[in-house]
Amino acid sequence: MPEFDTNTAPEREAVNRYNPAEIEPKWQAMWDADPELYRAEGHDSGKPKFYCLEMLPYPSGQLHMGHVRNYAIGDALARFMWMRGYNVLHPMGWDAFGLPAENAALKNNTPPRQWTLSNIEAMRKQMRRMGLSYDWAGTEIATCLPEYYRWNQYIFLKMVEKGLAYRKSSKVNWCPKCCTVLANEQVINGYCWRHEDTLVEQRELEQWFLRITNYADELLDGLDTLPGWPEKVRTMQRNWIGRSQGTLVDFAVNEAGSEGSPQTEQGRAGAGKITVFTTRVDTIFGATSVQLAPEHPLVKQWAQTDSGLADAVATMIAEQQAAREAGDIGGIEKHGIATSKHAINPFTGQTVPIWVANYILADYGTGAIMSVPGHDERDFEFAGKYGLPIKRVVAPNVDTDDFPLPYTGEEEAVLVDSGEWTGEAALEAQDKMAHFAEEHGFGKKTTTFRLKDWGVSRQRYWGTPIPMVYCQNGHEGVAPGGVVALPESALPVLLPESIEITQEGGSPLGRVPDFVNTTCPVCGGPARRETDTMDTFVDSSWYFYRYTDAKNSTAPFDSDKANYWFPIDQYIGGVEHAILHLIYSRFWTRVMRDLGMIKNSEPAQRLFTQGMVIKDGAKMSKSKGNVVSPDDMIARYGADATRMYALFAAPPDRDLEWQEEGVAGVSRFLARVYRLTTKFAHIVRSVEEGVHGDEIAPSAFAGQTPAGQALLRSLHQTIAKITEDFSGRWHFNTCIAAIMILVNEISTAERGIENGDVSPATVAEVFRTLVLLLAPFAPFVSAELWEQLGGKGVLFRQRWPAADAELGRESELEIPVQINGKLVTVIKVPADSEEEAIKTSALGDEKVVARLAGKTVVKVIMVKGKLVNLVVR
RNA sequence: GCCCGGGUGGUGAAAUGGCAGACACAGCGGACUUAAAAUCCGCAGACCCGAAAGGGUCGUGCCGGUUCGAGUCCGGCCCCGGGCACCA
Repeated sequence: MPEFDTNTAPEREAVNRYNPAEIEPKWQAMWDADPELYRAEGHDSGKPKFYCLEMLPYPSGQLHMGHVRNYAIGDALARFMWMRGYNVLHPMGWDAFGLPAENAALKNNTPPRQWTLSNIEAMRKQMRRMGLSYDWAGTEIATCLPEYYRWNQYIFLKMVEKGLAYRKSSKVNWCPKCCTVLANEQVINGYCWRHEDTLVEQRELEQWFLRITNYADELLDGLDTLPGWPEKVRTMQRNWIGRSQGTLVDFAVNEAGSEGSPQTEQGRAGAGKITVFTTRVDTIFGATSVQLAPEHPLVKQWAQTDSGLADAVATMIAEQQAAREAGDIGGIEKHGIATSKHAINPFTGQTVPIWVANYILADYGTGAIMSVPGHDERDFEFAGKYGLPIKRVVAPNVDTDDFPLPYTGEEEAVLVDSGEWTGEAALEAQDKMAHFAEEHGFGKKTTTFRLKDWGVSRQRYWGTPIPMVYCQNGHEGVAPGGVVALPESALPVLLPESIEITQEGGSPLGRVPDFVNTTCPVCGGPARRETDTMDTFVDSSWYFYRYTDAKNSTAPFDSDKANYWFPIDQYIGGVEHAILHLIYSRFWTRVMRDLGMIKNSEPAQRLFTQGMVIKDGAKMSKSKGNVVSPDDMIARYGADATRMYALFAAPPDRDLEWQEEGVAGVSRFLARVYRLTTKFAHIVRSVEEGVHGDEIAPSAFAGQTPAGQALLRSLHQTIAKITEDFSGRWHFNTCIAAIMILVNEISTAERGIENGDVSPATVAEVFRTLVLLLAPFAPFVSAELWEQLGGKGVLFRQRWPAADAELGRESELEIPVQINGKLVTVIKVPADSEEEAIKTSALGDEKVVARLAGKTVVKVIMVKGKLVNLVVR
């Protein structure tokens, strides 16, 4: 095709070559110079609002491909919503406190603040290089700056006031590598979430806790109001909260009593009681022992006078510790220690033995259970091992004795051998028996949760100081050394800058006398500051509210602004935060609601969790040596191609295998777009644009040449496809495929356009629209082409093109013809054909005729515009 | 063990119950070039028949079902990834 030669002539080539290394810095400089470009408007903008949020990164100093993917998704959406006429808030900030800064300080002797701020600098530069549409000037925050963390302290004080923050001594998770306490959520299978090879130890320490359990019910029920969240995340949170309704029942401890002999009142008055938690109080007539966790307080008490028991329990705990170290706590065999004590079942009056068992969890329920081997698999296994009696009390019906053990009961199950409840339906009996226990003072209904209060104290330096002091001499109402909250006027409690980071244990702040020594705000006497800092998850629990009013110096944010923007319309991030960050945020939002700061209960209406970026089948990691650097990709192919590949290679919720050849392919595609668009830009420029800011006026279909008609048809099909995918299922890969198909069509029509076979108006419509469609995915080259086409105004403020169904309609349809569901041929019919005509045409097709020889057509299935199926005998 | 995902060409993937493999990557053939790169055009699920044009059979993890018609819906399995894991 010699006509194409013009493109390879040297002078043409120079004009038409796609060079992202030139285009991208040019546009970046223009965008960086305009802080208003992506500035969200106020609540009086008259447009519907759209809050598009991506999870804020930790400033490690380097963007990784997971970030690139996350931000490419968010940016495409934000740009699309802008073009759809929304008032978009698209903020960015830094989750800037945390241990890596201290580690870096140890290693390089750089102060954590300096290290963090220079990392932020570097990453902000990378993000700007990617062309992300953040409102930097209006929203950027860094959680390590006092302008931000003072509001952590402020809200913490409000929580102290409300009794939502409190101090208690308890067993806590301690990571010997981090030298700090971890929240339950930060312990993974007994290991530290940051150190996969480091076992978490248990230590008894005084700590600050946030009463997240106050909101346990609400956090659970609220999940039902979030249909825009992935089911997976909701399930994970449900399991984490772990609500279960059951009954507490007191078993009196009978020191002297012997097994099996009915005793009642005197027994109950004996040596204390054991409260057990059960969800199946209806099976209590089948309880044949009581089991205690090895850490149960009564066990400790008894062990003081029973060295045999003490030794056995110590061995049991050591074994569990060892199993945990081997990462095999689940595989440990059930075993128990018989004590000499007995307990009295308050329903039957019977005495049952008390055991200590390794499968009883100390920190769930009451750390004690009634063991019902007839109706619980674990108890069954245990009873089998030690020859404890197995008694069944729930059956499919009263007369049967033919069912497997343990029999866990069905809805229609009835009680047998259960005293006055015999014959009752099991489910109803649960309720009645709980009431009975309550009336008689030995039990009550209760709800327990797996969720524990959130321990927020960290024995680290690089975090928010907890704004509390300990008054050394004490004063009225406060004992010497007692805790005193600072007044709001004392905020912020600044983190001291000059500090030597060492590897010693304990809180680093404790080694800074200027920080520690202070005065009591109430009595003026000497006081010591709290030297622990807050968990960094506090910072990220409410940062998205701060974005709505990031510069406010008198309050965390203005309530009106927050109420206008919230809830977040779309939150996008990795599924690894499904429990930690996303449950803390939901808790914190409710706390702020109850403090009157905001109205809504849920921070995010819709949540999207993107898949991982993998390479050679595995998650990218330094240790595997399969990391692909975004900088490299951008340097080689440009930001547009890198971003667009991240969206093109897989749907966003699936894992994405990074293949550099694919990035090169996208880059080639952009080069084709660039070549074609610039080649015909002079035609486009010669056609007056539609009214600025309005949709491009579609060219009329009539009077077009076939080439023009084909282009218009393809164009409007593409608009429809992309608009639909953006609003619905977010399959950006098929959006981009649709643009590629359109560009292939334009390529096919290239000669026709050159020869004037396509009207200038149509050429203009096609190229202007192509650039608009490309804008959310490849903003740099789109902006460049928009300019070269003579487009007026900022590309990202143009109206998103509207699909014209009429123009997109095919004139001729290809209808597959099947016989008994098997494809025989494809016929072409005019798009406006009547069903009867299509049928006639199908039956007349020569292949069909050949196949029908000697057969009878029983039925003809016609699917409008789709297919014909002949049912034949 | 339980709860989510997923299993389709050499690869990433596409397909409201209606032509399986769009769009790409890698590959192969061709044009251009002294040559290479780049670019452009074309081929491409497997197997069988045919010199070719073309034709046929099979094919979406396995087995069964519903349906005129199943990658898609239903039942029962298998495998891979992720989460939870003695929660009484």
